[in-house]
Amino acid sequence: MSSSLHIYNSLSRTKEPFEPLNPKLATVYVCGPTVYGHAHLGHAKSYVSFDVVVRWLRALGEQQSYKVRYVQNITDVGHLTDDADEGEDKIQKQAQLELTEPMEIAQFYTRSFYEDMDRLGVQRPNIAPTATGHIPEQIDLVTRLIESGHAYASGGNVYYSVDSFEGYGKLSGRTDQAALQAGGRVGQRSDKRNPSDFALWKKAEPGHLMKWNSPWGEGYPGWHLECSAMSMKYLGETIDIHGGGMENKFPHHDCEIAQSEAASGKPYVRFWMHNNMVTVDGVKMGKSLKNFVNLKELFHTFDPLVIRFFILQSHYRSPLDFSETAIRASQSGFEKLQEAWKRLLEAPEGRNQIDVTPFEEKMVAALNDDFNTPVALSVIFEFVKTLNGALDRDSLDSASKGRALALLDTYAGDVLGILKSRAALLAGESGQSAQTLDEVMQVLLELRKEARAKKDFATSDAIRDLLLQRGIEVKDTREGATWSKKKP
RNA sequence: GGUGAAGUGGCCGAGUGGCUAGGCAGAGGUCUGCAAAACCUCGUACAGCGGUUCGAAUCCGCUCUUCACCUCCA
Repeated sequence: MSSSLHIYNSLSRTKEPFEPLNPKLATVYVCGPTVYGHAHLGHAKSYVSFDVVVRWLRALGEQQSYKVRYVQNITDVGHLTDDADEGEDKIQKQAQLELTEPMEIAQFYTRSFYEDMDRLGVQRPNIAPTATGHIPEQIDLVTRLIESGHAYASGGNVYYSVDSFEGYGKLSGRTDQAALQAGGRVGQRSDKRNPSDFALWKKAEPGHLMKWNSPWGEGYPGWHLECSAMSMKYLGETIDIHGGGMENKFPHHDCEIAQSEAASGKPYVRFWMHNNMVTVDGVKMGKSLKNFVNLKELFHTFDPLVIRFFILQSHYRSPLDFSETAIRASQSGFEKLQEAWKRLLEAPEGRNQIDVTPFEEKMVAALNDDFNTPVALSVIFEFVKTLNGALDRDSLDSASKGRALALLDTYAGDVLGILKSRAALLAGESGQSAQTLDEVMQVLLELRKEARAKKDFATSDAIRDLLLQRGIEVKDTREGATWSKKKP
């Protein structure tokens, strides 16, 4: 396994050693959501995966003295419901359904998105630019492309001329435009020179709500444009990592490459990362299929961190199949980890020693190997087994306990983000009420202890059973009784 | 039709030329007033057919099957 970070680059289709172009700053751009609906499990997989990427880069950056700047856009310009040329503006359509302004829709679902991501423990990007906030930058980019002969205006629209850019389609492998068109799905439009040309600027049809003035008349930007404009603005003309969903390889990312490289004359992205899709009971989850798993609904049944854990149990480049049984299994595993963490936090001083080094080495190797979170998790569980074994015998001496705490805190906590806080472990509530509840519970456990000392098991079992009915589980351990809230 | 990915034990899911993935579920055991937890032991899995090799689930070829993208989608 590699001792330094290697990332699978979708462009070269190999794992390559990673170091930032600028030794002081690693630049990461990830395609953000189009905000016209609540986030679903696919968003969760994507943003949790890239969250771990960024967290691990930050950890490495601390050692190697570079900063990470993470940009994730919010697409709040509608774009279109069917293809790049026809159909309705998605946000406008939703606005009409909800009898409101397009911008109100965008703002509402932006907030909803961050609420869900926060609950999943996804750290906010450093910069979250919106497409509507960067219209001048996008117009400027279009202008540059026209001036350099890569784009042409036609009837109020501006199109990118695919023929003007050698290697168009190199990311997705779709370089043969004639073959593509023979496939018959590329829309034909009279004002395009080549059917594969794509829109940089769209003329606003009558009744279109989101529109801006431009040198080509009233209109709105094409749907690939914002990522190029905003990533170049905030991260420079060549960025280290660009991430997104696999379904965006073509056409979105190929178009981004064509636009950006034609404008700057420099490589646009050094490492392309693409995460794989979520299926539900073996079937693709998609907007058109209406089978997507809404996160807010899922959170009613499962702890958001269980979802996160479930996602990280598979590799980001593998498809993830969601099913009730699969996530239940993850929930049990997740709880086992939290139990061990809680037990370690509360462990009294003992005599056993534990060496965390081999675990840490394996963990680093796994994360360095293209962010292999499933292997990292397996190392955590190996460690948990070792830890529990030591705790079963005679706890840990204080140095070992410190190292064990640091290991879990760093890798399961800071990097993977799947460790509950102490307060959350106790009650899943705010710190103050958790503390109060804990104090009350200590009284009950003391009474129960007295009953057990008198061999009054009827009373002790009654206390335990009655608490369990209220979702509180009591366990007797060699160090005394502990309690925790149980999911229904 | 074109471009890719993949088929692993009951389920999920890593790995990859010889050395334990891991989680869940299941069986037996230790501990315990009981329960729970934890720990120990138990599965001899890699779609099929050929080939390369001392040795292949891992490399090559063929076959079958599944999935994604080519249309908005993370």
